[in-house]
Amino acid sequence: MNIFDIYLDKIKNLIKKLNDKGLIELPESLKGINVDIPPPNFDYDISTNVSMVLSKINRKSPLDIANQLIDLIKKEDSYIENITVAKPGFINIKFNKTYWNNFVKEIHTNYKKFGVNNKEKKQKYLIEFVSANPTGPLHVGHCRGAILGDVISNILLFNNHVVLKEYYVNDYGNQIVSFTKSVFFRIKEILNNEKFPIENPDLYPGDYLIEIAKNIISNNKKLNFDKFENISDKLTIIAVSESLKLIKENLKSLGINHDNFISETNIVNNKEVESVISKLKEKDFIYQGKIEAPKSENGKDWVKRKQLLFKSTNFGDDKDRALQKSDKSWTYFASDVAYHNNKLDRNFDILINILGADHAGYIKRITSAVEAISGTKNKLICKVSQLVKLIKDGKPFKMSKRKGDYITVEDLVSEVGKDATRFIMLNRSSDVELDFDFTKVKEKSKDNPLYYVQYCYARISSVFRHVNIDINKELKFNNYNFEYSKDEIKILKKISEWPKCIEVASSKLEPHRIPIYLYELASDFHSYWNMGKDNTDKRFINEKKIISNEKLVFLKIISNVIKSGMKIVGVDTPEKM
RNA sequence: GCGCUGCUAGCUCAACUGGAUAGAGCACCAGAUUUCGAAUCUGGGGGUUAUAGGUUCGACUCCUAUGUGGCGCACCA
Repeated sequence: MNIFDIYLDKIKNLIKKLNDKGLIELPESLKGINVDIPPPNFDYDISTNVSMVLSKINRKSPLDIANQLIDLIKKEDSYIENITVAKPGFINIKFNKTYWNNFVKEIHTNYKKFGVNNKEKKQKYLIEFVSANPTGPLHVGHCRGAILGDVISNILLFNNHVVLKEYYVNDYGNQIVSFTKSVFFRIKEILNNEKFPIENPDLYPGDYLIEIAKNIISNNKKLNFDKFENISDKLTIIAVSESLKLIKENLKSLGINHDNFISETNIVNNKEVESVISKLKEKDFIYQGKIEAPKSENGKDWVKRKQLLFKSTNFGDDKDRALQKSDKSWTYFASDVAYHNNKLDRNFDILINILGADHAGYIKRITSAVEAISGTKNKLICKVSQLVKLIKDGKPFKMSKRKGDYITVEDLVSEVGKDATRFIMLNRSSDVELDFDFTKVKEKSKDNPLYYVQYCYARISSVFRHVNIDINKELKFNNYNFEYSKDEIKILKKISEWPKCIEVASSKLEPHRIPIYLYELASDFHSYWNMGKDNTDKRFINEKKIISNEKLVFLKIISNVIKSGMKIVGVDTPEKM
C-alpha cells in the first residue's frame, strides 16, 4: 500500500490514454514523472510534476497542461476532495474523508504487510560483512559495518528477499602466523614463566591473548608446547577458533547473527584459487608481467618483479593486480577472488560486501574480478562504512593498536547498551564520518534520538494501559467512518511515507533513513500529544476515562509502524521506560 | 602525484535517487507541568548549500575546474 505508487500509476495510465486519443505527446520515457509530498505549507496530501515533464514535448507551458489534466484526474477518482495547480506547474491533490478511512482500515488490518515493497523482484542475496581478522575480539571500528550489514539484511528480509549473512574468516597468511606466535609466547609465559617479547612489533600484545592461552592450555592438556614448529598448524586452528568464539560473542551482544562462516584456509586448501585462475586464464584476464611502483614509494625499496597479474585495468582499475607472491604463495587478493568465485557458484542473484573505509581502494579490483568471472556488471555491490570518531567528555578518543589500548565492542555495549549503539551508529548516512559521543549516548534525554522514539511508543502504551487494553492484541472494527482532524491527518500523511522510506532505504542500501524517519514520526506524535494539554478534546482519553475507537486505531497504527521500524533497526520498543 | 569520499545555520546532521519558501537537534532568547508519563511541547533569531562556471522549465542533488578535510594507493590482510 504505497499511495505514491498508486497515484503514479493512475496518472501514467491517464496520460497514456490521452496519448492514444492523440490529445498529447509523450516523451520517450516516463521515468521523470513522480508523485511526492508537497511542502508543508501547502495544505495538500500529494503532488505530481507530470505537467512539467510533458511541457517540452507538447510545446505548452506546464500550467496549461496541468489545467488540462486536473479535471480528468478528478473525474476518474472519487477520493479527491480538491485538486489544484500551483506555480511552476505542480498538481496538488487533497484527499477526502473516505480516502483516509480506507487508508487507516487497510494498514490497520494488514499491518504486517504495510511498508513491504511488492514491486521488487524477489532475489537471493549474499551479504558479507564484518569479516574482521580472527586475531582477537572486535573493537569499535568494526561495529558500524557490522550494524550496517545487519540492518541492510533486515530490510531485505522485510521485503521478502532471501538473504544469507556470511562472515569470511581470514585465517590464512602472515597475520595469522604472527597471531599464532603471540599465542604461543603467551602459553610459554604461563607454563615456563618466559617473558613475552613485548618489544617485537609483529606480535599482538593485547591482554586477551592471555585468556586465550589459558583456555588453550586447559583444554589441550596432551599437547606439547615446547617447539613452535611442531605444533604451529594445530595451534593455529585452535587459536583461531578461540578468537572466533570471542568474535561471535561480541556479535551476539550487538544482536547480530551470521548464517555462515567460511574459512579462507579451506578455500586455499581446496585448490579453489588454482581453479579460478585457470578459469580467468581461459578468458584471457591473466598474464605474467610487471607493475609500476606507486608514486608514494619514492621508488626506493621498490623492486620490479615479474609476477602473475590480473587484468583489472580492463574494468577501469588504475593498475593490474598481483595474484602470487615471489615465494609462489597466493596473495590475499587471489584467495579473495577464489572466495568470490565460490559465492558465484552458489547461485546468488546479488552479492553485497560491507567494507570499512580503509578498504575502499580495494573495491575496484574485487568488483572487476567478479565481473570477469561472472560476465555481468553490478553483480557485486560494495558498501563502504566510514570511520567512527569516538568522543568522550567532549574530547576525541584515540585508539592505538600497538599499545593494545582500544575500545572493544564488549566495553562499548556494557557501557551504552546494544540499542543505543545500534541506533546511533545508524543515525547517519554511512558515507559520512560519525561522531560517537559516549557521554551523550548514555544520556537519557532529548539529545538521544533512541529514547525520543522509544518514549513515543511508551506513551502510546501508557494510553492502552489506562484503558485496560492489551497493546499487543489486535483490535477489531467494522465501521471505519472517522472524522480526522488536520493534526491527525498530518500524522497519517507521515505514516503514508513509510513504504517510500523502506523503498529508498532498500534500493540505495541506506538504512539510516529508517531511524531518521522514525524520529520524524515520533516528533509529529509528541507534538500532537502535547496539544492535549491546552485542549482536552485532543486527549486520547476523555474525562469519563473512555477512548474512542477512532483514537484507538489511530494510536495503534502509529505504534505498529514504530514497532516494525524499530524491529528492522534491531532495537526494543519498551512499553515503560 | 593518482584514486575514493565528504564540504549545507555557531556545532552535529537531514533533505524522499533533479522539484515549490533548504529542514531537525544542540547552543542562545522567551514561554507551557493540578498531565492520557515534561525522557515532552510552543514561539523567536540564525543560510549566497565551500568557490566559479555549465547542463534545464527547475540544481544541495548532475557535469567541469578550484579550494579544503578524511581514507587509501604492497608480494600486508
